[in-house]
Amino acid sequence: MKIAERIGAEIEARIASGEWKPGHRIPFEHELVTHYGCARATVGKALTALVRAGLLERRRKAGTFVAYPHVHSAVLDIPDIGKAIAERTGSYRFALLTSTISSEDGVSGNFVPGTSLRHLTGIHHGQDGPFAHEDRLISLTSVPEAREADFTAQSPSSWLIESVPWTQARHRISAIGASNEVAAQLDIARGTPCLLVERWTWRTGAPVTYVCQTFRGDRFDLVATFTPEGR
Amino acid sequence: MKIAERIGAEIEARIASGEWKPGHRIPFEHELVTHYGCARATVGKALTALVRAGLLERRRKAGTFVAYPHVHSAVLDIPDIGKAIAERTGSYRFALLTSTISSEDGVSGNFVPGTSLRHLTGIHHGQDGPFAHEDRLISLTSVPEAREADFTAQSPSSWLIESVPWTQARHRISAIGASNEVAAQLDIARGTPCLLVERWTWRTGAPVTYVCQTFRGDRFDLVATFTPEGR
DNA sequence: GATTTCGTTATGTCTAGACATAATAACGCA
DNA sequence: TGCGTTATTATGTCTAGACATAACGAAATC
Repeated sequence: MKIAERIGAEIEARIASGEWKPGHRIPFEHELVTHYGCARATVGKALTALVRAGLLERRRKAGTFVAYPHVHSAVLDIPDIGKAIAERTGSYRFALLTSTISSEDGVSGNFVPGTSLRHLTGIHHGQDGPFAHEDRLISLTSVPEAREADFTAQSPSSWLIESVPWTQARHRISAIGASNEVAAQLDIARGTPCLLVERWTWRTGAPVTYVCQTFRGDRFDLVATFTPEGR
Repeated sequence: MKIAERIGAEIEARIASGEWKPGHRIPFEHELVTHYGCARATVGKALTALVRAGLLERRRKAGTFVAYPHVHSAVLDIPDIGKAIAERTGSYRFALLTSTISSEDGVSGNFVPGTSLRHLTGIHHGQDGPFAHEDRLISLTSVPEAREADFTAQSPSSWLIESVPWTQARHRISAIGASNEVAAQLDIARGTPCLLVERWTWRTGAPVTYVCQTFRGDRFDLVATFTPEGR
């Protein structure tokens, strides 16, 4: 992109500077076409990008308007923990605690009752010792290869990232006090504030995995950055 | 969109079903043009959307390939708290605790030292009592209107959302134990696990506001949903 | 006066083809 | 054989114009 990018950037600048306030009608497409001496499709491309980024709103017959600031929406990167830690501190290790094959008991409700599951627990170790506990369920219906996979060699997280494409995910982030079991593993006192990240992952509607990660509150936080221009 | 959407959906389905695995070269654009009997620009539009969504990767001369699953990235909605709570429980109130005009002391480092700031603290009340504490700084250099604004009538969050366009934001999410001051205001014991959301907001590079919200861990969590097809 | 109809207008989507660009493969020369 | 040049190929971006669609307003009708 070049012309389209320039048009978008100039419109964005006017909005950011406050010259065009929310609700303001920006020039019609045909006016921009005359101004920039390009084809309407090019103007349209620039405008479409800004609409997707939430900066503009288009109404037929009426024109294109500066959108009212919308509710916060940020892109949250939930990285491959191991990779992120390894890159930053140079030291990372995943220690598998337990590995069993069970079936959905219908109580937790993360999967269809009766589904055969690989159940894994383990600890993420950084430079300064353990910093996160992980409790994971993998659906053997959706991912039969997980039955035989060796998770002592590779952490479940990175194995899944490499092996299984997923189409939908949902996260819940909350704060809890460390349970007895987790506290013992993370070498902290029971009740110490921890960040709890739960993640459900689906592939074409079928549940793939559910993971519940407990991070030491004093050693981990998530950073979300809002980047304009639709990523 | 209609034809482009259909093309995109069909490609996406093949990837999701596993028929086209990561690394697979999908048909060339001109082949898709023949297949669908449309213009190349239409095929290109569909592919561009899937590239942005992270499902495809295009390489010149080589073709278009199914992308390897990438690191987790989710869209996190950080809503207008008041609005969200009011919609769900029907009861919401913001109580202003303190309101002062100060200047950046250069210690916290959120703004340029010497910047004149409106400093606000307050409590978000839901149906079951207080659930969040808020500590906010607003740059009077960037937002001079904030000097006179009445935050007893409208919470700072919603006032800012309505009044000030922003172009960049950064969030940090972590878990902490409630401090003495916050614990007293939220009616919980000191050290109770809380979710801490910090947000820095800029407009064209200039800092607009910094806010630090402490949520009762047992009454609040954040949900992030990954939606394919780039929003 | 209220309602329906119809024309105008601005956006939404698409076509068909042009030229640019980057990466690879094939070629020719030392 | 090794290396630089050229040709090919698929994507990247753009043009110019066509037709569809939605929304508004004015005119015609009940």
